[in-house]
Amino acid sequence: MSVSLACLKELSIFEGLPIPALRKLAALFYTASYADGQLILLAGDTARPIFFVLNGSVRVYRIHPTGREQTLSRLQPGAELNLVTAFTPNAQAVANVQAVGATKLLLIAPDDFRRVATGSPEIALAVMRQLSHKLTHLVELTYDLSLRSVRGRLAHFLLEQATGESTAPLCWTQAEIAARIGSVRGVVNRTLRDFAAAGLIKLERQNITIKDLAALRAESHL
Amino acid sequence: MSVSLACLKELSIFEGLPIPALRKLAALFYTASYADGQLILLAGDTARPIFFVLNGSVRVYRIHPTGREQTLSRLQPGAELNLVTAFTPNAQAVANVQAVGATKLLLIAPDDFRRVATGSPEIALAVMRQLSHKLTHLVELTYDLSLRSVRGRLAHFLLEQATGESTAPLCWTQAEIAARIGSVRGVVNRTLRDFAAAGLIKLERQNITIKDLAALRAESHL
DNA sequence: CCGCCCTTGTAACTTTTGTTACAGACGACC
DNA sequence: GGTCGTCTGTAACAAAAGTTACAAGGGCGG
Repeated sequence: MSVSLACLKELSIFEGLPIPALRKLAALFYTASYADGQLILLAGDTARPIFFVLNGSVRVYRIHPTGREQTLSRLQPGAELNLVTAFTPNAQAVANVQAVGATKLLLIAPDDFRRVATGSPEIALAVMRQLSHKLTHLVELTYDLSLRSVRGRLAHFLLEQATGESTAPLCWTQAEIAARIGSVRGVVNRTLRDFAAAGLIKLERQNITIKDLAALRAESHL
Repeated sequence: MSVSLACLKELSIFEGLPIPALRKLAALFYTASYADGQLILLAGDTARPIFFVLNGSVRVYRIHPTGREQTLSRLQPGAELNLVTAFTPNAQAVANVQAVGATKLLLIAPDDFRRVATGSPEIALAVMRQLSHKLTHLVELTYDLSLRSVRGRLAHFLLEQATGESTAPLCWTQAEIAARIGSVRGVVNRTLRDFAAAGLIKLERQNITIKDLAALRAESHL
């Protein structure tokens, strides 16, 4: 049931750990593979493992009875998820998680992970860093949802994508964007065409280019 | 500059710690008092301390250029705030914090706190628990803001207050409720009167009583 | 007791957001 | 090359949320 050392080295959370420590860790992990779109975790689940993304990626989201969804984050290799269950007595998963593309994960039992995390100051610190990071990310999301208009959020989203980095220049469908910014497809489309009509962006199938950065930035504050 | 042992014992995060450990800790803390409404922390601040609420309470919120605010949480004695700055390199505070009533806080330098947290597995665990707890709270808030209507959020808020516990039965102004649920005073008032007209609640000055729990619960899902 | 300020009640109106429904476009697969 | 499914463009419409402005109500200090 154990896992190769090489896998663990992929995970930023364990980086800098001495080999013997890693070896002990490896015995606690196992792996699982998921197909595109497959459900990994359901909000409310109890006693599920902690996951680490090895390759592929996952989408973390909440869903409303009416079917509308809000994407909380998109996690890339190295990221962990369901961390909170390690630190909350009889914890429930807080969100749904779904594979995006073929995805391989490392799993570890919550109790084991808690022991690992408290057993080493380095790992403990890394965990606290991760949690803090997610916390600030969620506070930003809250700000977006509560204090920015849909228009503002969309502008902000476009800027993030552009400046962010080189990860696949916008391979989002409009429905995905909508779930990300907390709106619906129709509105995203309408607003995108607004932006295009005003010359802020150029709108092509599967590809958006920013034409007027300053104006977009202004929009993003509303 | 040190602080009495009694103070530290108030903080749940340190509970169960042996006296000598507490004594060492006490040397790192200092205190500060704030008047009602006084600003404690501003989003974007760097190199500010970690705070613990000794008595009184504080409001954590974000604010938009237009003046509209979103309350993220209300913290009672025992809670800590600005924890993320201890674990993020040159971190900025993620939100504003304001005293609600006369309030006394314990402060500690981020570096000191990081050492404390990594120096003891018990404290590390407590910190991870706190961070996890805030995380789940924020995920819930996100769900509210993104997937529930204002009406639904208000209903949900009323239920939380009622079932929650005995903390001062609803001493919120409508403006405060609005900031909490991510709306504005006018809408909160309108919706409250809707609920009252439909017999779901009884609406008195500074006091709301729930008349029809089931119906409110139904509303809270929309 | 008066006046002031904070809170609440109320209504008309505007803007934003969401809904529905359908047509065209593109790509993948047989 | 035809067919299907997914993604996008489009418009009319409906509902939700926000805005403005003003009139009461109540509490508190002078």
